[in-house]
Formats: sequence, C-alpha cells, structure tokens
Amino acid sequence: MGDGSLLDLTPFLRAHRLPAEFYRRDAAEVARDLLGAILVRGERDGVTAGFIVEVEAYYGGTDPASHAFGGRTPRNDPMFRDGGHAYVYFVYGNHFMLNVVTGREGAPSAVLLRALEPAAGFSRMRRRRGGVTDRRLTNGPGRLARALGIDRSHNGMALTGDALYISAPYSRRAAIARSGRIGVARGGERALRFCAQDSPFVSRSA
DNA sequence: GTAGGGATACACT
DNA sequence: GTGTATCCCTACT
Repeated sequence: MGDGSLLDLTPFLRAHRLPAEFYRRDAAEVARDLLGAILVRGERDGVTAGFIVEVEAYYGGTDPASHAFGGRTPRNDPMFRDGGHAYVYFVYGNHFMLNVVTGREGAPSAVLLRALEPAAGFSRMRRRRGGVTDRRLTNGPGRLARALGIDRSHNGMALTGDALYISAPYSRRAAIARSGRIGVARGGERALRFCAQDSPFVSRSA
C-alpha cells in the first residue's frame, strides 16, 4: 500500500465494513453509532481513512435545517433514497460536504460527517491539504472531504463497495458529547450534533 | 472579524 | 431565460 505502510490494512477494514442495514435506521441513532468508526476512501493504489469524531443528523420534512425540508429536488435526491448511500454537495463556492443517507427510501434523512481523526494515508492527505498541520487535516466537513479527495463524483455512491465505505472494527468511544448543530440558520436548536468528547480533532468545541 | 467562491432554488420577466 | 438570496465553510487578517 502507499504511504510507506508496512501492512495493507484494506482486508481488515473491508472485513468490518458496515452493511446497508446499519444505515436504514433513525438518523440520530446512526449518527451516534458512527462515532469511533472509520471512514475509508479506497483508491487505486492505497487508502485514506480516519476515525469519525464529529457528526450531525438531518431529517427531511420536519427539519427546517435540512436540504430536504422543501421537498425532493435534483440536488437533494440522494437524501430520499434508501440508507447506505453517500450524499455529497457543494457549498459556499468552495467546499464539498459528505453525508451518509439514513432511513428508508422516500423518507429523507442523512448524517453529515463533520470531522475525522486521521488514521491512514497521511502523506496523501497532507498533499491534498496543502501543508497544514496534521491537526487540521480533517477537522471540518470541507477539510475532510478535501483530504480524502471526495467530490461530486461520489454523490449517490453506495457505501457497500470498495471506493467509499465505513468500517467499525472497534467498540464505540465511551464519552460522547451532544449539542446543537453548527452553521445552520434554522432548526439548529435541536441537539443533533454528536462528537467524541475529548478528541482534539473535532471542528470546534461545543 | 470577514472576503471569497459557485451552485441551487425560486421568484420573477 | 434572468435576477438574486441563500448556503450544513475555510483561509486569511
């Protein structure tokens, strides 16, 4: 594998890949259960990956902060699909956001991945992030997408393949902090943000 | 603190 | 078809 690793971790990560059923549940439950799992971007000649340390749940018709609040559109269409797909969108003219779609077909909900603790593929992430300190490689939703090379081409992709998936080989982190969501104009008062309490890799302290 | 950047959705011709 | 307000942010000062 690339990045000078002596071991190829790919078979191990794949062996613990979360199945589609994991995602076909309530978004807040999925969000909480994703903390401590590993987001894996499989590339032709290696992987980039990180432990998930910060997430936010978004619902559809009942959640004014959600893209799906106003009904199904071409942009938010992946949110309406069955759980276990990626929803990637572009904001502020600069950044891609990676969400995992949750729940069942026709009932929109998703979990935004907001921060990772880098785990594999460091040199590749450093190159993509242009020389920032390792602490800042993936501590924000736009930053983690950049570090892992995630873009529009991943929108709608199934999370059950080898290109993009989440692996959960270890038991969950014990200490979870819960708070309001970040950057949302309306609906932010709901406590739908979850993060690993003591991680230095969260995007900001709540 | 704030400038920047581009896609999207929806209101209007 | 065109105008424009908004957007789940980041990198700078």
